[in-house]
Order: sequence, then C-alpha cells, then structure tokens
Amino acid sequence: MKLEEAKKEFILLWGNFGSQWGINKAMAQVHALLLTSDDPLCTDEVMEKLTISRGGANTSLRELTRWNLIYKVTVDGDRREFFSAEKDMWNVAKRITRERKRREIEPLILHLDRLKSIDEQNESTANFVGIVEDIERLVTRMDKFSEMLMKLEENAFFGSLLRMKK
Amino acid sequence: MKLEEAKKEFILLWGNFGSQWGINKAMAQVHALLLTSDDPLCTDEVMEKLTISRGGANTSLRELTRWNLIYKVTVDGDRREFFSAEKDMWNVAKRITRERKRREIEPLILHLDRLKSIDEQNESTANFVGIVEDIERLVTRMDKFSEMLMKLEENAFFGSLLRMKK
DNA sequence: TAAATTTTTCAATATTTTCTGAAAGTTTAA
DNA sequence: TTAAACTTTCAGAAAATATTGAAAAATTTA
Repeated sequence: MKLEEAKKEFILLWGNFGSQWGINKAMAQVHALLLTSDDPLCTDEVMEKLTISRGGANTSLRELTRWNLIYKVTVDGDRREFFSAEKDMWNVAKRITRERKRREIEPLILHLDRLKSIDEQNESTANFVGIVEDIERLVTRMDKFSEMLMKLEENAFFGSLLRMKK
Repeated sequence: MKLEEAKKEFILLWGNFGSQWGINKAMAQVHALLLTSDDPLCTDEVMEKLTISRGGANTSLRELTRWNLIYKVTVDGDRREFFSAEKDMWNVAKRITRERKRREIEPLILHLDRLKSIDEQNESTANFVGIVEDIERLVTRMDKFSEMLMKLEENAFFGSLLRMKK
C-alpha cells in the first residue's frame, strides 16, 4: 500500500471512530490529517486536502486548539496561522478524556444528585433512589479509575500490571 | 419532588447520556423506563408511557434484549411479552462495555493493523507507522485496563484501591 | 384450520446534525 | 491610514439519523 493511500484511509478511519469518542467527524478528520502530516498546515491546505469549506476547516481547527490536540505554529515570513498536532498519543487520550469528563460526567452527577430528594417515602421511592445511587457510585468509580489510568505513565508498578499478557 | 416527576426526568436524562454511550436515545429511554418501573411492562405500556410508535418500541425492546440489558418475562394468562430490566448497574456497565468493545474497539484494531504495510521505506513512512502503532498500543492498553476494571468486583485488593478517597 | 391477537418490518417522513460559502470582522505591512 | 491578507461567523442548504405507522408475518386460541 502506498503511504499517501494509507494516510487517506487513516483519515477516514479516525473520522468514523472520532464520532464514537465525542469528537465530530470533520474535527476528527482534521486531527488525523495533522497527526499524519510531516509539516504544519494552514487553513487553505486543510480545506484542499479534505475538500471541506473554509467555515468547516476554521471551526474544526479552533475546536481542536481548544481541546489542546493541535497547536498554532508561526512560520517565518508568512502571516498565516499554521497548525501542528500533538503527536504523543498518550497526551491525546488524556486530553480527550478530560474534555469528555467535563462535558458528560460532571453534568450527569450534578443532575442525578437532584433526583434523590423525593417527597413520598415508600418502597417505590426506595427502589428508585437505590438505582440512582448505584449509578452515581458506578460513574464515580469509573471516573476515579480512569484518573488512575491517566496517571499510569508515571507509575512503574501499575504500568507493569498493564503490560502483563492476558 | 414527586416520584413520578423524578422518574420522568430520569428517563430524559438517561436518554441524553445514552447517546454518548453508544446507545441511541429511544433505546436508552426505554431502558430507563424499565429500570425505574416497579413491574415488567409490555410493548403497549412502553408506547404509551414514552409516547413513541409501535415500531420504535419494538426495535428498542429487541435491541435491549440483545444487549442483555432487559429480559422477557411471561405473565400467566396473558400472551403478550413483558419486559423487565437488569437492575444491577454493575452488570449493566459490563454489558454496555462488552457491546461497545465488539462494535468499536475490535474493528478499529483490525483496520489499523492493515495500515502498517507501506510500500515506501523512508522517514515519512516511519512517522506514520509510529503513530498507528502508538494508537494500537494505547487502545489495547485501555481495553486491558477496562477488562481489569470489569473484574474488580471479585477482587478485594483492587476493589479497595477504588474505594480510596481522592 | 381459521380467526384473533401480537410482533416485526421497512418505505416514507420528520427531525437533528453537520456543512457551506458569502459577508463581516480582524490583523498586518507599508 | 489604507488596502490586502487572513480569520471568523452564521443563515440557509444538504446530509445523516431517528421515528412513524400501516401492512405483512408470526403466534396463539378455539
């Protein structure tokens, strides 16, 4: 397979999977393009390589910058903005996780908590509150665990657990 | 807050968050309805309580059954099918995770692997293959970790780690 | 076996999400 | 200060997704 071909396929692949990770397709494709580009690219190059509109390119680049997945780069003697991707995939994962937590987990817990103060006191209420509390516990737990996971790189002991074969 | 009110809100909430977990809104709402219902419900009751069509109710119930998030229940002297939800949220999480792995992680790894055989051999290729391999490592790692997490309930040592305060 | 009831399917429709591109806004160089 | 170069915005268009409901299929009862 030719390199250029593989890169194109990677862009489509990452675009599809991005949607499942809370990143929309266009944004994920721009990310993939920059990830696999040897040099930083400017808005027009992104538009051209992905055949998307200026508006779309701009929005994706802005959002990716906000997520800290890409950086603005200046090129001497050129006043356009160029963009370059964070290439350490571990950092990428950390930043995506952080963003999702901010947008999904935190509001969920806040909202769930409000649902626990019910007027009636009977078995039905107890069941309902039980479910809500179970969900809260579960979400909190998974969140703590993912925080642990995100700190692994600095921790030899847990790191070694991860490297174990199935 | 009245119990019925809280249940309605929970259904909306779970419907929204479901979308972010790979479950579509209708399906997540049906799940929430059954989770918070004291008794098993039949298709018409689901249609009525959520004001959705017969087709939608049927599809959601079938899919939830396939995911093992709800069970068919028979009621004596009634030939309709009734449905009841798995109430152990830990099992719920395990089954959702399993399904997402099957639909997302496995195809991703298969596809990524194919992208590594590039004709040219130069620095550009090395960079590209490096990124692909980093992603594979990361995904594999997270997957192993989530498997560990899913086995925690049976493991006192790791369970205690999770219960630690921040 | 046939009628009655329940379940499933899927083409048509409605809704939501995403994308475009022209116009407005901003920055830079001279 | 002005004009050219670059960036951002957002209303409308297009695409993708979800939902309906009536008809067909399947199942049960008698």
